[in-house]
Parts: sequence; structure tokens; C-alpha cells
Amino acid sequence: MGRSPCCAKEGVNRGAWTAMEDKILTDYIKANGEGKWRNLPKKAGLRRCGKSCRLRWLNYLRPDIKRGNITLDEEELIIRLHNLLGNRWSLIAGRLPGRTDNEIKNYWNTTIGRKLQSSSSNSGFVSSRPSLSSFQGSPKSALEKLTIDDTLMPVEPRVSHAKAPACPKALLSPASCQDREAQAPDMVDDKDQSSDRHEDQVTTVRASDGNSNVSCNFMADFELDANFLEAFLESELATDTQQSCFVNSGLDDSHKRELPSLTSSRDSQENLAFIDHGETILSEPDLQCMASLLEDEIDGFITT
DNA sequence: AACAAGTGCAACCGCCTGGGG
DNA sequence: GCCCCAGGCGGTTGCACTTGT
Repeated sequence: MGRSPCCAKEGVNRGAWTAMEDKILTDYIKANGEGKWRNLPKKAGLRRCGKSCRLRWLNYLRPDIKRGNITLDEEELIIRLHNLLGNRWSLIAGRLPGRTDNEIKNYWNTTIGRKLQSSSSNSGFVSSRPSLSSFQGSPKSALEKLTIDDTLMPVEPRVSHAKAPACPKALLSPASCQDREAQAPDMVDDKDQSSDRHEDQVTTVRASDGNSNVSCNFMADFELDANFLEAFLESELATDTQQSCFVNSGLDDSHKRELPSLTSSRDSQENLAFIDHGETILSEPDLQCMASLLEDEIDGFITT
């Protein structure tokens, strides 16, 4: 038996919301709070699907929604987070106060993605990532100034298709991959057997020393505490406001080491993530930074 | 001025997960 | 352990608006 539809199609308004509907929904949520979306339309007197109400509220009516164009800083952040997370728009949006996942997704699919697509159609890969801050003007103008060699990513980063719950995954350094393979070949085999299922969910990371034989899945199939990824992102984003960062949200003291700042050094070629034939290649400092965090976390996980 | 093509974005859709019974 | 429900997610669509010819 199939799942019952979230709401009946008949007698339900569809399409653009009217100002009156917006007001009814806003007033109701202000009075009763969010949640119970399925019952909300009936109680509020709206002829809308509950999911539609939720979407309208979250993406448009919520008071903390930030209006206006995506700023240059926000765009840089989106790009960096997308490098890390792929198409996990809700996670990315969580790092951009006032921005919704839908807005970021749309922005990526139009402004950024389109530009990248046109660039990558001329070149299968790119070799470096320049700082968008080095461009003057709007994000669009910055993107328009990107040359083929400056392009950030391939059209379809291989991290992209994981659903949100897949977020508690580990990032592995090449070394840790080799260790993992040596220590737990069964696990590797298991993963290989399911590679079809996960092939499009992983990004391969290689050491930037040119040793392309050393590779592993960027987001491997370890089920880690979701807080870890959050903590890692906190540490990454902390670099926006200070020259160095400390992991200080959820990790134990052993993780509170100074990390190289991706932001402060983003104009340095050697610290930039770049792409080679559709695979994300993180530079050595990035890898060391992430690997040191992640290997400890993974070791702890494996031994438990 | 008229039309076509391109663009941006709100909204919809189907699937997945977690929680509760 | 199974089932159902609510909520959440990413992908896709549809349409209004803008730009180019």
C-alpha cells in the first residue's frame, strides 16, 4: 500500500500565494507557532496543502528571512560549503543566517552553476580557485570575470546527491584510507559492493603531492556523530573572523588545535581546493587540517 | 513594437528519516 | 520489529519578468 498523499489534491489552492493567504498563515503561526503542518491549513482556514504552508513560511514569510541579493561574502561561503558538503542545501543554508535552502539552491543552480557549466564545457577540469574577493563588483560580475582556468568546480561535484541525513559522514585522508584498507579489508569490500549505490555520493580526495594512486572517498561510509560535521564547519567558518581557528564546539580537547585558515590564505594557490577531472582535490594544508580532525574522530569510532 | 530566448525564483513533487504507537 | 505519520530534503517545474533581436 502506498503512502497516502500529504493532502487531498481536490479543493486545494495551488500556485502563487495571495497576500491574503500570506497574512492568514503569518497570523496563525504568530499565534500558534510552527509545526503540525498537516492540520494547519484546516485550523487556519487555508485551502492549501500543509507542506505548501510549511514551504511558504520557511522560504518566504519567516520574519528572519534576509531579502536582497546574495553578497560576495555569502557567495564565497556558499562555494566553499558546497565544496565541502555538495548539494546539502539545508546544511549550507544553516550557515547563512536569513538565507533559505531553496534560495541557495536556486542561486547555485542559476548564477553559479550556469557559469560553471559554461566554463567546464570548454574545459574538463580546472586547476585552481582564485579568490572571488579579488574581483570588484557584484557576485555576478565576479563570476563573469572568471576565466576557464579560474573556474571553481565541475558542473556536477561528486558529492552532490546525498540526502541530508547522510551528513554524518567522515572525511578521510589518503593515509587513513590506506590504514582503513589494511586494518579492515572487510569494510572496504563491503563498501565496494555498495559502490554503485554510493558512487555518486562521494568525492574522491587525493593528496596534492601528485600521488594519484593514493585515493579514497571524501565522504566515506562511516556513520559519525552528526555533531562532528557541525563542529568541523564551525571551525571552518570561524576562519572568516579570525586568522586562525579552534575547534571548540563539540569536539574534545584533543581536537582543539590550531587549524590553518582557509580564508586567510585563500589567495595562496597552494591552499586552494581545486578540481581534476571531476574529482575534488583538496590542497595539502586542507587535507592535513581535516584529516587530523577526522582521523582522530574515526579512530575513536572504529575502536568503539 | 513585437516576438523569441534567456533568466530568476516560488512552488511543487516524490522520497527519505525519525519518532511514536 | 513493524507500521504510520509528520516533517524535512533535494530535484524539478512552471511562470513571470527581462533582455536581445
